Amino acid sequence: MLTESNISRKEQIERQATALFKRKGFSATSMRDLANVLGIEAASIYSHIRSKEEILQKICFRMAKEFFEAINGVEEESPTKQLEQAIIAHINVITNNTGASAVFFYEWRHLSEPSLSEFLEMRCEYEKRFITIIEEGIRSREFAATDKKFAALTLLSSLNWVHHWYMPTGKMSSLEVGQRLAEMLINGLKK
Amino acid sequence: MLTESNISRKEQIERQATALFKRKGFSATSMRDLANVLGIEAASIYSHIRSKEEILQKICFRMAKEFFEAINGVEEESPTKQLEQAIIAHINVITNNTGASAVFFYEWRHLSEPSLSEFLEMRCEYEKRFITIIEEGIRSREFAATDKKFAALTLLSSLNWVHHWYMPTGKMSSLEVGQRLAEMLINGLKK
DNA sequence: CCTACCGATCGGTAGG
DNA sequence: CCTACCGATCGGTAGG
Repeated sequence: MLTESNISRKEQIERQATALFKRKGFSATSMRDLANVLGIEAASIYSHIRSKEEILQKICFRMAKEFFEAINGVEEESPTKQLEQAIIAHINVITNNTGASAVFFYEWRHLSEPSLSEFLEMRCEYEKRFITIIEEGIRSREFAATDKKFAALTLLSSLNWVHHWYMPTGKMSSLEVGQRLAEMLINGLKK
Repeated sequence: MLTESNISRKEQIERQATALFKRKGFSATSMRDLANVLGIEAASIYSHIRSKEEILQKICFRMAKEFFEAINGVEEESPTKQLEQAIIAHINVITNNTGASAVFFYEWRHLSEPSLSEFLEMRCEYEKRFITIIEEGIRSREFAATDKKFAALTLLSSLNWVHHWYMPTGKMSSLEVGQRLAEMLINGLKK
């Protein structure tokens, strides 16, 4: 049974850091802030982690992995169905990790090299998955001819806003959010 | 003739600060960074401004004003035409202020009270303009029945990504970007 | 616009 | 996990 009391201190540090990084930003979060939330002294944190940036790295790379695993689960079907699945999968990662995905989207820039380059390469690779689906949809004439990169990044941009408001206790399930977004982006607002 | 040499030092400070806030974030930008870019000492900046946060306030509230002026220019027409105009107007503000709009979108949270509340109220008011247009479109049956707030915020989220890549020297004009986004969001990806 | 400087806070280490 | 502490840097002021 996984309860609050038996998760490791290291995991507690990462969870609380995630919440603080989302709320205040990486730079504006001090190790004293983090220690305060954990109820220990700032210096004690360093028994469990090497540096502040190490926490950021862990969060960013774990999320990258989650996004890849999600999109790798998309089955070979028509581009429209694939895109719908990819959107739902992407939203599922966000809704299951609203804090960590916020950090993933906005705080990655505080990574230093070589992590920064590695991160950006992964993100680019992930974006390509969406670009490819749209490309195939244009080729099969399911999607209107358009700039595939422009379309893919616009689409992702609208998906990535979900972490701002989604609450697991809210009235919409993760799947419903994904389905609505897929509907809106594929069919447009017009009737 | 407006050249680099005759704009006021105060304006130079705000412009360079905008660029730094966009690139590094407000918290990670120090007054020494800013002074370094300006070629003066950090202490000298305070002859022209009161505090670091004052610069942030100026940027955020100036942009809010620009967005409102833009959307106030939207003429009374069909909801579809209104939305198209509103999108183009919104994109025009972003493309004319890629730095300041990035600060407006991401750095506002470092404002302190009462500026913070005032800012959020303005932003909420602005979002309502889009919600209202969509509401009218649903009522007139031009748009599919959907959650109007969900639709409006998803739409804005995709528009607000443009500042990341737009360059005035690029191949697409601001108007073209706005038109493409309006087309994609109103008609969807599907053919 | 500069020099000189302030108290506060930063990320992090030593040693137990 | 704590106490004690490090050098560096922070936003900002005084006085010229």
